[in-house]
Amino acid sequence: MIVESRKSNSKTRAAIIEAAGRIFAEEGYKQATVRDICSHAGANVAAINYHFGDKKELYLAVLKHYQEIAFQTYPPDLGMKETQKPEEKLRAFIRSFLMRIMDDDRPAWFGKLLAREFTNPSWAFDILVEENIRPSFRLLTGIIAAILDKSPKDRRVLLCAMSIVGQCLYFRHSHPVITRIYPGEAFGVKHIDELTEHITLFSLRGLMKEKRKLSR
Amino acid sequence: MIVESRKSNSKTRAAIIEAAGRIFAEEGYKQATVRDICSHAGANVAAINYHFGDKKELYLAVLKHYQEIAFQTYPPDLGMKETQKPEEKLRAFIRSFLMRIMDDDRPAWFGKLLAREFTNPSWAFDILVEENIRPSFRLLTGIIAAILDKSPKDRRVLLCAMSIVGQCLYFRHSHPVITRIYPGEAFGVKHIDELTEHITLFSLRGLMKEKRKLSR
Amino acid sequence: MIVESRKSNSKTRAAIIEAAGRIFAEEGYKQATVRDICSHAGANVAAINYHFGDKKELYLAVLKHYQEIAFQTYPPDLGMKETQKPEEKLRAFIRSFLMRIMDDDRPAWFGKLLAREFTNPSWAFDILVEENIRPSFRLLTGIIAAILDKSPKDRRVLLCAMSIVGQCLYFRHSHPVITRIYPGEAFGVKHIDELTEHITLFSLRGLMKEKRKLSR
Amino acid sequence: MIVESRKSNSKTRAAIIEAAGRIFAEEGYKQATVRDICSHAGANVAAINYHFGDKKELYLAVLKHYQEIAFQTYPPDLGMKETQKPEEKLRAFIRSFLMRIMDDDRPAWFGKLLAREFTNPSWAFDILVEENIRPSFRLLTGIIAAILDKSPKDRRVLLCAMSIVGQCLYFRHSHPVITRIYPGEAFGVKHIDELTEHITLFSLRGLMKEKRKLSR
DNA sequence: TATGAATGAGCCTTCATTCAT
DNA sequence: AATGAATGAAGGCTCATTCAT
Repeated sequence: MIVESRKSNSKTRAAIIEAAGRIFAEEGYKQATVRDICSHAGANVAAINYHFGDKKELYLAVLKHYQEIAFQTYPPDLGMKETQKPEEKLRAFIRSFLMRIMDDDRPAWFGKLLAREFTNPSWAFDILVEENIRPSFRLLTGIIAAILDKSPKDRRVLLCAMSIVGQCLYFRHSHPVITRIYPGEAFGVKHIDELTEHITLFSLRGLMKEKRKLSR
Repeated sequence: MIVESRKSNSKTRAAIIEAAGRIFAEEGYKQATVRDICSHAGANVAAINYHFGDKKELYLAVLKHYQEIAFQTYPPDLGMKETQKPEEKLRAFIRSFLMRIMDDDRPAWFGKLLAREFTNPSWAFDILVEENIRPSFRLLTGIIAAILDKSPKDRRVLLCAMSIVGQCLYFRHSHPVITRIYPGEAFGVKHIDELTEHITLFSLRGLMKEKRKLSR
Repeated sequence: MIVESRKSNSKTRAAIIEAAGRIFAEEGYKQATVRDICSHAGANVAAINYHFGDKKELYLAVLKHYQEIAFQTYPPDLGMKETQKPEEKLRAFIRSFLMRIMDDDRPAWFGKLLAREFTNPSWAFDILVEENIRPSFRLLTGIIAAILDKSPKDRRVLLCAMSIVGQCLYFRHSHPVITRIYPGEAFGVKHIDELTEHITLFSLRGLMKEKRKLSR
Repeated sequence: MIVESRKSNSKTRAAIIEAAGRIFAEEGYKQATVRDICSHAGANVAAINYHFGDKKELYLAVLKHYQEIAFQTYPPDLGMKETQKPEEKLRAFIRSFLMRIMDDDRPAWFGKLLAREFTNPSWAFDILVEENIRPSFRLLTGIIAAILDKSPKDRRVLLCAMSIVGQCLYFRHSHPVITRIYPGEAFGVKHIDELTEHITLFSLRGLMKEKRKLSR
């Protein structure tokens, strides 16, 4: 039963990828059911077997599909130029990262999915690490190392990188908390500019030379 | 069937709460199975129905149980004194928060559980918000407001509070990522001192007065 | 989920073993469906999971159950005495073997099942070989070796043993053929005496010393 | 949909017949899947529907196809001459029968299939009986009747015929048993001479006149 | 003549729950 | 206070078949 990456131009196949993306992102791999996916896609359950082999392969296909789209739309180095100062590069990185993980109206459920895997990894996490997270992380630590004037392998560089990623991810996940504590307010795509500025400034200050005396 | 909050001092009941805490924390509400919980607790499946009514009620019982314990062990204002400067209060808050969410062993699975609900809320999230998150958040925004010399309702205060919480949570969740990108390294309970220092300094700098010119 | 050889005295469990025996014997392992088995046993599908774990374990349980019964009822050396001449032992062996594989009214579907595995082995065949077939075969080759005055490992002993087993099995399997070619006639339990005599005589003659000139 | 016995000279059709023969023989009718057959034949699943109507018709087609081939290659009376003594005819019959059921390679999967249907008949068994088994059986009983000097309808003739067929079939099916009890040894096509001699001698002795006193 | 796509029925298994004791 | 037994619903997967091209 050879299924492989049968990229047939079938409407059903496309509908399944679309529905699967949304549902996997919302429910997680295990929680999502193929029945649900198919019914949302207006397809028969067996269609998944036909087009993808099984649920696992479907998830992989979804991952690959949206990974491509997301990276084409928002490459990690979006808006960066070699000649820029590292501070500007950091701002560009943060904006691009936020866009990648917050964009969820378009066919880019990938953000949700990525964010979910970050804190709740499934068996597919390794793939994401290799093809998505690691390169992104390397880019970030490079920028930070330049700002701090240290080696990218320095422990403080790692800590700061995580502080930055943590902020971005949390604004993505914050929705349930915010809506409960500050009803009405919430952070979404339309706040990306504001969030970029906030995280960038907050972090640039956080990245100041250690010796510098704190004054306020 | 009279079930209610029958706080009978039954060994089985206690064993179930114990096992349920661990397993809910590790697997999440839906993923965890009552069979698994009972077998780890050395109890019969029907015991859950007998003692708690159903899975939902069990989860609630677990939440309540560990919430109490966790707050007694690590109150949000652990180590804070009224007379302290806000900077010191922030350090205390961060340390206490980290301890609450990173403490793995102990009867304090609550941290894992809390962290999980933060980024992946279940139907029980509202309860946690009311009884746990909201007070904690209020404490934090108070401290930040003092540092920034602004109203606790100011938008920048909210943004900064989230930046801080986001960092803490991410160090808690980072395990899967770190072990893949920097094999061998990882952040756990024994790094709480280091992480507290890092997050506190990073954030205090981030909280500097806006006008202040960035220099490095 | 510890199931093991939970020999609980449940009516449902017994009914399932009973039904499973009959249906496995008739349809074979794969062909038989747990739904069918359960419905014949008046039980819910999930009962199989509860009592046996899964279909595989159920089959194993059935095998073990009937193996015991069949061997207690018709031990391979049924009616044999040490003092008997090998010819008489052979007759006893053949009768016992026929009884074991032809008896199918009683709760001894094991015959059908055994015969099926003989010509159409499933994954469980190895178990049957070890616990059932090998000892039986050894007994037979011993008797033949005595008659032929050869080593039990002699090739002719093996060939003759298979000639005898083949005859017995075929009378067991012949039903579909016989009823079609000689409608009305067929071989069943009530012909065991006749078949024993026929096979015994036919084989004893077949076992005559090689040199002996054939005359008719 | 006009399907019938459309003996179109299509490569696909031939490939399917070829693959189907092999797979039906190995797995049995129900166990074999049309998908497997088609993939081995390098054809689309729908091809079976197109060329044969459905799985059932395909099986029938396979049966007919190989029945012809097998009978042309190994007719039941292969090597028999009218003038031969019945003993010689028996030897010829046995050899031909063994060849028919043991020939593995070649486009002669029919043997396996036939042997399988013998002990595990499917709905198609009646067809085989009429066109294959009955004539063969009649030939055999004729020979035996001549040897025993009885009517072909005599009960002893029937019993002896079955004893002979049973031996042949069992050597065909013995593989799983033999390889487990005498690892390394097994009976295959290359042992046909040996088996023919053994079965013929064993049976000729078995067929000796009843009155004859057994001596060894 | 051939095939990619799609489907409904059915299979084994898992799960939370309930019942009787 | 506890448990062995039982159950209905649902989940992932496979299969023969059919449809449209």
